[in-house]
Amino acid sequence: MGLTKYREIANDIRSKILKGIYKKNEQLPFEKELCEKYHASKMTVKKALDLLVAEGLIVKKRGSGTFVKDIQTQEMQRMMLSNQFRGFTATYADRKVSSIVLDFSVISAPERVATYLNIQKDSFVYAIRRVRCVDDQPLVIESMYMPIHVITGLKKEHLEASVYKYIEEDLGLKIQSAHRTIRVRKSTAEEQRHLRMQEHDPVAEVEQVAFLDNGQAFEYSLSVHRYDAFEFKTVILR
Amino acid sequence: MGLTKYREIANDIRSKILKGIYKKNEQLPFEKELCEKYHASKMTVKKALDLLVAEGLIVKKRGSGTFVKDIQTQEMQRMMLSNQFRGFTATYADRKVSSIVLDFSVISAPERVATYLNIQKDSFVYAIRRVRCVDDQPLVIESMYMPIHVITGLKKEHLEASVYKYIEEDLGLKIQSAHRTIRVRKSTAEEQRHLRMQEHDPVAEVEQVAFLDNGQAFEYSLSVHRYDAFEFKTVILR
DNA sequence: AAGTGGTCTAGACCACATT
DNA sequence: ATGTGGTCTAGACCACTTC
Repeated sequence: MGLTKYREIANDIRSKILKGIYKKNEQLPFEKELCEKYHASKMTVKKALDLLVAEGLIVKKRGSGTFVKDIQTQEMQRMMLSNQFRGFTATYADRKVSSIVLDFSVISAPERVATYLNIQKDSFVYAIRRVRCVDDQPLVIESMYMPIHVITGLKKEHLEASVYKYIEEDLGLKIQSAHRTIRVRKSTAEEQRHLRMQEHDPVAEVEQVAFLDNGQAFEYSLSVHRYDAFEFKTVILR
Repeated sequence: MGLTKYREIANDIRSKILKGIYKKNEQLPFEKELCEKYHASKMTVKKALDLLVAEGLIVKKRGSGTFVKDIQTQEMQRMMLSNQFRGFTATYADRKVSSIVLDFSVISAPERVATYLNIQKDSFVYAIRRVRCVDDQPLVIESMYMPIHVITGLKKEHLEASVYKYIEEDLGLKIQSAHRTIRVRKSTAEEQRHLRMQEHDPVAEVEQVAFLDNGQAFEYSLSVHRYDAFEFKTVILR
């Protein structure tokens, strides 16, 4: 496999935790033992364990050892997901995901979009507006802008499936990170219609700027979530 | 100073970015040059730069170099804050922070609290309920539970200031991480009263379990935020 | 005192982009 | 072809807990 050694080690230990081979509150083998087991140096093993710390799965106690955190397995699974960059389709991989495309056009970048994407104000961008559904329930209205000179050749069929899949698999680009801001507000009448909500239902608004591994911002999006289907989990360090 | 070398290097480079000595979109010195400048090895410099990547300040391009991300300075400052663990008092360090203590008692841990804190169901915990204000505006209602055998000697005076300050400075404990879940919902009449909100105003609800560096969960809390004063920013990798 | 994880080094080799 | 950042090693020393 093409994975790095420390990722392979992390994956192996993670699956052992999730399978219950390493049980909650139980001590993991010492770093030294893991070094021998995986034929790796201390730095490499430490890097693997640090990934799991960032995911919230384990805790390290200097002078004492490394322990599996005592939270329910289900919690763990969700925790890991939210620290990683995942599109809507990947997040609901085990459910039926569909999209209603409200708008798909090419426009001059509005000021806010141009600013965040770091492109000229009159550059062209794809403007995409979709209602995203899980098991035919509308959960999110997503407005997305991508520069046409970065994400080339986008077609309507990609919108009905997964845009990220097209970017990574067809275009061969690598997504590196995203800056995300979460806000809360009241819903508009139009949102209530699209998401089948009541008049005074609130929404969660997620603003996102996503970057490729070459530093280029390739997406500015604003997603409006039904409040009762929205939950964001994260691990904060230090 | 007691900081590690890689943190010192990260701090130095971060301040140079924030001061504009390294400008946006500009290339940083190569890792090799930074090694010489700071008399450090490659791994140490890399670790420092990786901190800044996680903060969303810079981007590394393999085979090419390291560059300052092109976002406004103000954005940068906020970004850094939300990836770190900060209490309410520290978050609004430049404003007038006050608290109205609604409840301060010792109770048997309710089931949900005991579960998340990983203690016996009938253990005693402090139950704290505070309205937290900035510049005399009520922004958050915080319900907080802490095991009395972990956070010892808590007094009402600490609640009116900063509990985290007491934990870290007076008790000498080290906070390691927190698991945070953000949800959105409608407000109750009581919340509307405390936070001076209108009838149909929504709220952001933040559930948090915080851990010491020895892995002990020391806090379970549920914070209800005025929707118009709530914003959560984060950087998601990969 | 012994043993843990944390940091740091100097150097090796690899993957990737272009000066 | 050269030079970038990414990974990995083997070993050193330090900080902390108690195996």
